[in-house]
Amino acid sequence: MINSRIKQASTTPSKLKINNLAQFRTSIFPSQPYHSHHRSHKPTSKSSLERPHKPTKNLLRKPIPLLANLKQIQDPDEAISLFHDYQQTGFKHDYPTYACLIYKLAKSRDFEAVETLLGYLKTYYIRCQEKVFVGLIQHYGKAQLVDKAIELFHNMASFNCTRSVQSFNALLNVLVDNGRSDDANKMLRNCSKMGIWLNGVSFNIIIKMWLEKDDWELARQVFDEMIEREIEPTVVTYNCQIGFLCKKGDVEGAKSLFQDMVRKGKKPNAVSYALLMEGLSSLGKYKEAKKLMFDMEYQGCKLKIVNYGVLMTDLLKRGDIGEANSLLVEMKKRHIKPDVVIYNMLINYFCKECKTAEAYRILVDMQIAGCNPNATTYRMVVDGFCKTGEFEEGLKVLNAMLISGHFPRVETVRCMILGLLDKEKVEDACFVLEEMEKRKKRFDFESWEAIVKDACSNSIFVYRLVDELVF
DNA sequence: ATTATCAATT
Repeated sequence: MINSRIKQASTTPSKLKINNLAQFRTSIFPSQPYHSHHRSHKPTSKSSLERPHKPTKNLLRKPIPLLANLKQIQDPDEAISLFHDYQQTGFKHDYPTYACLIYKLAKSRDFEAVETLLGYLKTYYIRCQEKVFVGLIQHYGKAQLVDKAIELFHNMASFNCTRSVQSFNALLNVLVDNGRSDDANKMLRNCSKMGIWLNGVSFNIIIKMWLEKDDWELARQVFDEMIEREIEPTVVTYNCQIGFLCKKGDVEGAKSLFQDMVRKGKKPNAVSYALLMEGLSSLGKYKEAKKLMFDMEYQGCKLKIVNYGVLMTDLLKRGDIGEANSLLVEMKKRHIKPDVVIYNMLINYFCKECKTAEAYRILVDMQIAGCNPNATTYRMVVDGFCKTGEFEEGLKVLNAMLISGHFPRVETVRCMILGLLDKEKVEDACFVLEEMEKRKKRFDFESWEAIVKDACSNSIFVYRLVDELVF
């Protein structure tokens, strides 16, 4: 009985690209078991399953469909297997195909596969645009693989690609964002040796570096040097400094810098206003912040959701849910659609307050409004349910999360399994375990220890565990 | 044809 249920779950395709709301609804409503809907979607969905897995002669003559296909595929493993299928028939991939696949793999942080592809580029003498390297350096940086980023930057020449200030800036930014300012400074000292001329963006990154080190004086010196070298400061240059002063509580200083910018003929953007608004609300001046938002429109600056986001953050931080609701109403009146971030703020608030029903309602509402939840959204709701001990409800959301291609954190899964076992929902616990195994999301030793310890009181689960461990 | 600034999380 248990096995058949698990079998059914494990044979369902893990990554179907189907309408989010539809899948969410079928998976969430208790009238239907959470994994019974896959099959019914199979024939209708325009999913990756309909793609030919074996190359046909027809496809070989037309290289465009491969790229189009590749762009549609979400699962990087699938994308790489399609790539190989073509290659095996003697098809020679070109630069756009490589670029597309490299971006896809880097985004899913499969850097091993990225390196394999880079190797192909070298062996087949395919010239690559600098853009690809810039993208890769950034992805390495986000994954905190700073040394990988440095290595790639130094190896660019071996790919027959000349380095420009673009890739230089990309690496410089990675170094600064990862607290490697010594390396950043070393790079700056060597820039002329590399034939790199610093541009405005380079200076913006350097200013950010000093501000992150809390050194206002040095940041100002760089700003002065910028003007000396006749490199025009941009809105971003000013925004960096405005943001710094606001975070220090010096909104007056920020305001005068803002005026300075206007005097120099630089038009403030929505971010400039958002920063000032944030500064004001952190000083408890919500009304002034809101007034500034209207001033901004009067000055002809286009309002962005960030500006509402700043106000919403402040209201929810103070727990003023009534005012938060009227802000939502106001947005609706003005036909400004809340985005994922706004919904996430609300969900975060309700989860922190242990009001899971409300959080869940937002999760449903946002999808009805046509806004797709992201990994953060799902994580917060699932964690919220775990916190309140509503593991069955959490499981339904977890399932919806997995179907839409997002992953929970290991701690969440661990908490979920323990909670389900505690409620003697062995089948459900097995289901979660199985799903994680399928996605190669393995537990660390500590989590296993906790689960095994708990499972010892549960003989059926022990069998499954042994099965999993031997595997 | 875009690298830098931006409200939610980790």
